[in-house]
Amino acid sequence: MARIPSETAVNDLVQSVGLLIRRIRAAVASNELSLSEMSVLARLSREDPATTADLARAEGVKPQSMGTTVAALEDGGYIERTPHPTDGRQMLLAPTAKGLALRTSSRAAKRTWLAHAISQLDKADQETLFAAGEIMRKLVDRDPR
Amino acid sequence: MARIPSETAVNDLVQSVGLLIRRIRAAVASNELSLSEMSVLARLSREDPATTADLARAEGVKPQSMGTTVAALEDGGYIERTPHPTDGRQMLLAPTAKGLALRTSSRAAKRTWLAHAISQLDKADQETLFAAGEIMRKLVDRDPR
DNA sequence: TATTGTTATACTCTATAACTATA
DNA sequence: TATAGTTATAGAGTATAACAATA
Repeated sequence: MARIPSETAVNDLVQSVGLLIRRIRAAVASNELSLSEMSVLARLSREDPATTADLARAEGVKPQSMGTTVAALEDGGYIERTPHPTDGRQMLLAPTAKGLALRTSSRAAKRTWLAHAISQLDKADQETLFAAGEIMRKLVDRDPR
Repeated sequence: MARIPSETAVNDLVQSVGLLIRRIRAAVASNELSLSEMSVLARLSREDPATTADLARAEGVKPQSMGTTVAALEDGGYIERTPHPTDGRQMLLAPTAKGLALRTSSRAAKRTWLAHAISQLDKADQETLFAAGEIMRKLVDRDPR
């Protein structure tokens, strides 16, 4: 426990967070995929095939919202769906060759604006930033809607 | 300078930032105004009357985008516009009594979900969080679009 | 020419509600 | 009943483009 933060401190923090996420979106938008889509494609590329519901839980959005993202990725040919072997309700999602190619293209990784910008920070700032990421998660988890 | 962060560290950070801003939006949505609108109203309440262009610069959005936010606030009767005394192009924006009432209602301030959640963190986490806010700003400012 | 502001249009992201199919 | 997924609809937030008025 500490104290209640000043209103301007909170406002500044919210603005910083908003600016950063907009800046990230703008940077990603120069690629073929949007930020949400890239995030899901990245997850499917490094983890096992997953269902829409799995992805929604992992990304912290509603299943219907994830349905939209997943549909866009499938329309673009970046992921494909196969029926679950035993559960007829589920569809397993996995990256296609096209999806993997976009991901593994070293250019895509190196061009990530945020990774590059962070690499220019000194070590202390990097550590503060990533530590704050976990604190943000604590805030959200502690008091979910 | 430090090193290039791992991709998963960056992805986790982006997700944390996204989760937090969504959580904040959801919390604010229970009030009469949206997050963008509250932010602008707060600024006009603590600073001098400003133009749409001023506000756009201060909040880091395009003037057209700010025009939308400002129009919503004016439609709701939270702010009002008066012509600039010497510059015929400009309209000065200031809160109305209704806008100030919403702002100064202590309930509005105390009910801010984020301020409350932050108050429950220990002092070290609070400091890390606010320090990270400034680092995020550095990231955005260092390499603007 | 530059700036302020407006209007039109569109995209991203996400949500809620209502529904079907399967477990 | 609970879960997975789909479809429809809506709202917040922001952007780009094109324009008129004023500086």
